[in-house]
Amino acid sequence: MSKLYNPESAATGVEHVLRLLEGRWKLIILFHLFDGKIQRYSDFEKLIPGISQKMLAQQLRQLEADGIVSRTVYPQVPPKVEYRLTEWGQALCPALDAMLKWAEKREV
Amino acid sequence: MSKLYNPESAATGVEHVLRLLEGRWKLIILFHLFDGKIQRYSDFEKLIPGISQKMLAQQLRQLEADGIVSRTVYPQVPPKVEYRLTEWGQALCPALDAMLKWAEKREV
DNA sequence: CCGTATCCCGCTTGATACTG
DNA sequence: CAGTATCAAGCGGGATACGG
Repeated sequence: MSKLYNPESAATGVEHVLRLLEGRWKLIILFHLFDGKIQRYSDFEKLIPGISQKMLAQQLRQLEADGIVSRTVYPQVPPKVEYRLTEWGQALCPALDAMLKWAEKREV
Repeated sequence: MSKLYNPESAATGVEHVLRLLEGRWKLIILFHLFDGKIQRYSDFEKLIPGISQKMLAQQLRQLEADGIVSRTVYPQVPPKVEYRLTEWGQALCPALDAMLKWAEKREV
């Protein structure tokens, strides 16, 4: 028995998950973690000009709470915190890559 | 000479394009146009419970203005309007598909 | 270095009513 | 059928200052 593709239920099911990516900066943040890259808080501040500390912290917290990004704290002075994609977050890379390719087509 | 992948410039370049997809309902709408599907205004109202007429019209107008969705009006009574993806919009399908697959992994 | 705590504004969203 | 008009509200987001 083949599994039929039901766009309606798929869209309503995917709806909840898509909301995890909503937010002014989340996809931008994820692009900087693309491909297994690891970033520190201060790295993001340099990589994403225009983002406020509040928004950076908030979006990172939400991504962490949603299981997309993991946060590693090194108990030392000065503090050091690293962010990377979780396993599930890594699974987003094909989508990120596809969006990147799509974006490039705009220029043409 | 190989073309080096520069994540920083890529992210800042892609940033503008990503904003075209922002909005509470846009991705949901696009999922219902996935794969060349054609929908009428009233179809969306049925397919997306909870969306208001205002938001539906607004998001469709923005997607149209951004060249992602095309709108075809049939001059007849009662009116008939069809929405479909533009050529560039179709190029989003791999990304939509990748997001769909990503969303499904959540269940597991 | 890595954040929190406030304050505040405005845009996005929503509800409702109306129209060609 | 396929929208617009209008009004109101809430929260996302920005600026600034402060803390472990």
